[in-house]
Amino acid sequence: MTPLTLFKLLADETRLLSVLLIAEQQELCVCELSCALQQIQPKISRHLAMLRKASLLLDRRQGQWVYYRINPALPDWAKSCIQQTLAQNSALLSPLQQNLCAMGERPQRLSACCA
Amino acid sequence: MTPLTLFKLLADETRLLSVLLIAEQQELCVCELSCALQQIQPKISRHLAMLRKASLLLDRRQGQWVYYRINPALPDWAKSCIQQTLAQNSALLSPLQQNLCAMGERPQRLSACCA
DNA sequence: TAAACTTATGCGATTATCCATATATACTGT
DNA sequence: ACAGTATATATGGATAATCGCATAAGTTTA
Repeated sequence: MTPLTLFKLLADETRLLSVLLIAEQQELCVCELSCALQQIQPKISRHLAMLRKASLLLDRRQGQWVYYRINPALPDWAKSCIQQTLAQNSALLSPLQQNLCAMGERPQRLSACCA
Repeated sequence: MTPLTLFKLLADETRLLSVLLIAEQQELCVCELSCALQQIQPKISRHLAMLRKASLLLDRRQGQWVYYRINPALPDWAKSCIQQTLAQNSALLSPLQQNLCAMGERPQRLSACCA
């Protein structure tokens, strides 16, 4: 993961918001992200695939759902960029969190509700 | 400065290397960057203009030269992204630093030589 | 003011990126 | 096996980003 690679990945609004929301929620599936960001599923899926292929995200299938999470093996500077951006731009995520809360029938594995 | 704006700015190799090298050297002029990155002057100038218009860089004219530096008023998360990336990717800059050292006739204001 | 130097910008062409639609693949329950 | 749901991908077209070149603009020195 080079700096240029990371910044190119974060230079798209869909990918950036997905990464930040996943970083904050630990793990999200495609349909949750689709609802939170109010974007159609193929668009979300394609961007997640880019993030996965670059090893920024890891995925895990559980039943019908595929959950994405931040790759804990990311270099420290990359994790730091994501965390610092998240910590000091929480206002960006609040509408997405509200969409998540308003989503009926979220897959059950989720115990923690949105903040 | 939104996160998306910052990451779009850093998502180009010329801009990224310029920002990192300026962050490390405090201040550099166009011709120094042009030499360090081995890119023609209009290309460097155009990218610096983008960074300046977004308030990521500040410029200062001294004689014929225009010196660019990181805007100290950047939000903390943005400064942190740049600093962390710089601190843990020094190998990216070494060839550029060598080019800088090999550059004859650098404008005089520079006291510190390249590391 | 003329020449040399540094920096900035206008322009057309190329390239990269992103999108929506349609469709394929994978899993679950009946 | 079939229907329903979730996810992934292929395709072609639209948009945006970047480039090199030419040239303009600003500064210094003669």
